[in-house]
Amino acid sequence: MNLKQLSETLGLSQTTVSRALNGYPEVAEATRLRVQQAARRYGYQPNIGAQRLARGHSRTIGHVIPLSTQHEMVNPVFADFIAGAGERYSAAGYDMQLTIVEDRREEEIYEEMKSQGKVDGVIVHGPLMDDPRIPFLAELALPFVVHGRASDCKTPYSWVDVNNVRAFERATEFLISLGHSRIGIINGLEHMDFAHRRLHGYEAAMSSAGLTSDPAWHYAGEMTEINGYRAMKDILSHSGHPTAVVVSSYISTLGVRRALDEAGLKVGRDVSVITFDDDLSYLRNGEDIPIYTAIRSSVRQAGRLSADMLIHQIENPGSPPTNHLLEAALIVGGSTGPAPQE
Amino acid sequence: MNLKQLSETLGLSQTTVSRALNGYPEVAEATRLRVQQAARRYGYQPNIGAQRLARGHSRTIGHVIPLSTQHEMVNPVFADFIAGAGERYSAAGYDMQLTIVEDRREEEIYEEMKSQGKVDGVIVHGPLMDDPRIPFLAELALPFVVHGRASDCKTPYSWVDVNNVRAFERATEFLISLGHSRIGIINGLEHMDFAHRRLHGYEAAMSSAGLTSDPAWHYAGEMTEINGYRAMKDILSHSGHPTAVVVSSYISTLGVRRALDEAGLKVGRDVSVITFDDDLSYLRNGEDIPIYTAIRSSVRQAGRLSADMLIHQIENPGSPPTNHLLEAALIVGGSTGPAPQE
DNA sequence: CCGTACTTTCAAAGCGCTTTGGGTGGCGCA
DNA sequence: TGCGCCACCCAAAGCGCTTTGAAAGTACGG
Repeated sequence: MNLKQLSETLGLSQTTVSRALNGYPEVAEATRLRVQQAARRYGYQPNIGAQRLARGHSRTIGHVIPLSTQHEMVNPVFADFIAGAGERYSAAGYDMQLTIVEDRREEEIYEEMKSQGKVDGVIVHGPLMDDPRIPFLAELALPFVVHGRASDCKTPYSWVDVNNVRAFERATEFLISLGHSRIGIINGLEHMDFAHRRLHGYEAAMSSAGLTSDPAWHYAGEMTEINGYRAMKDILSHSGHPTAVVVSSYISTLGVRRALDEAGLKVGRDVSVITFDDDLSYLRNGEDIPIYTAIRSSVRQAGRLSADMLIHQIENPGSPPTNHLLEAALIVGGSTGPAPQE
Repeated sequence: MNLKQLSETLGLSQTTVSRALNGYPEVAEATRLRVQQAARRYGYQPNIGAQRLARGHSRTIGHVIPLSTQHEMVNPVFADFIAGAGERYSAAGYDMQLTIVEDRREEEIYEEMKSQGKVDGVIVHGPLMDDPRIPFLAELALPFVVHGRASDCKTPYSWVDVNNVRAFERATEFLISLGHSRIGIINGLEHMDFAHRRLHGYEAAMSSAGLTSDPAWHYAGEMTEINGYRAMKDILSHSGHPTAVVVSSYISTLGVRRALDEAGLKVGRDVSVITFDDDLSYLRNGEDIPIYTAIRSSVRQAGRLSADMLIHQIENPGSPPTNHLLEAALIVGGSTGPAPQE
């Protein structure tokens, strides 16, 4: 059933039917009711494609996931972010379009999206320190919200981010307060903006406590289980190794635990661990009692916020960029304890 | 730049330009070349929406992810599946649309997709034993491919699945060959089809070896880390507990390990563990030496296959349903060993 | 040189919707 | 009675593309 058929069976023009259905005022209430009932009865659904063409916007939001050819990892955090955002898209009547693309083709894809009117806006994932996508999108005038930030980027833009500096500062401070002085950090890839900020927070806490941080205790790499394992193993291999580590990802922490187990060290007694916890649905950090002491911020919540912001931006063109800084909660679990006596 | 403008600058009709660009034969080669060059120079991109409207199909494939309100978990496997499928969609010029929806509204969404022509086909995720979506979609005549199977479903349909029965049979046989006789299973939710098949494979191996399986050694639940932990802990709480377990998910296995560590039991010595390994990019099961003995089948590969099949089905309407049964590899790692002497 | 058969190009009619720019007809008011 | 003003509804244009049906141009055999 399409508009034409519906309007014919009703004995009305397409105009009137369209208006009645879309809530325009220039139609009598009685007529509107009649139209709405008929639409329901015949199961009329407007053809989205035609609507888009006529209205000039797509009611679709794009997520482009770059897949680098070197380390073709899909960020596990992604699923939950999408779940959060998708919830809001559905509620607001937007569709979500996902594009998996080699990272070097990402800009090309944005251009295509814009020129073809495929999407009304996009979410940018995993920003780098000086991410070229941001000025590019700003230039394109395609509405976007960044999940994360790009420190070196001058153009103003909208973002949703966790206060990574503060989170890692607090985590490190907490370890220091427990008496630890040799503290390591197992971080994400160093050109990623969040990793940079986290390192910064960690270093700030160390230096303001008068502690020095040995580069041998730092690790930066993709946040996989294996890398967590390797990093921890490597850190342990040096004499006078740290008695505590802060870890950028729950997944890496799983590897960290494995390395510690293997070395016969007990988490929380021999080595304290604080992990960043994105609160993933399939990797909950315990229930009432957290397994790991963690700095927690729900990535699903970030997804919801990003979606809301982007939708607002799309529906209010010309509104200035907004942003949202989420504070991570420091939750104490079983993976931290006083620094062991030498 | 749109078709009209392009055709005007070229001094040709829209018809000719359209045909030249879409590879129709009724246009002189010289003209085609000229058109193609101009299109490239001016960066002409056809408006997808208009194209869809005119052609009557959307070149979009839908994935609808049901999010049950009880346990609102996003399947972690999903990200990698999507990555595999997305790769193929991009290559074939299809878009991927994701919809997050409360599970009870799923059919409504399919109906909408069909009647509005939003998508040309869909992938069905996480089929149940007798999944109502399958007859529903068949009835709707919306092309679809199921990732997994629905045992109790009579309607023929296309699917891509792992040979779950065989995989768990082999895993169990392997444990038996190592001398284990008390073997547990930590499985997914029992109404999920894959869980049912896996249980079946496990039981087949047990009974054909003349072993009995105590229901106290069985667990069925969502495949989270916590549940793996709980299940293992529970299994260990009974006297005469198993000396080996097969686990349906790598994520649950992480919890299993934690429970074993906590109980002071060593994986591969005190308790042998075989896990199903979806070969997730962020949770690789070791590198050259696998951490866990596992039955492995790449979910990303399944994504690729499903996408290919669906695209084929869309482009060759009326072709009979096809399917693809993947055999999981049994790879031996460090988590299995001979049954401990009593 | 004409008729036939291609080849190449075009104008115009959709696809299903929104939206502009009128038309009615009824009412109040002078 | 005549005028203006609403409230309500409509026809038609347009969104940017594809595709049908026809026309113009070209080639070739008779």
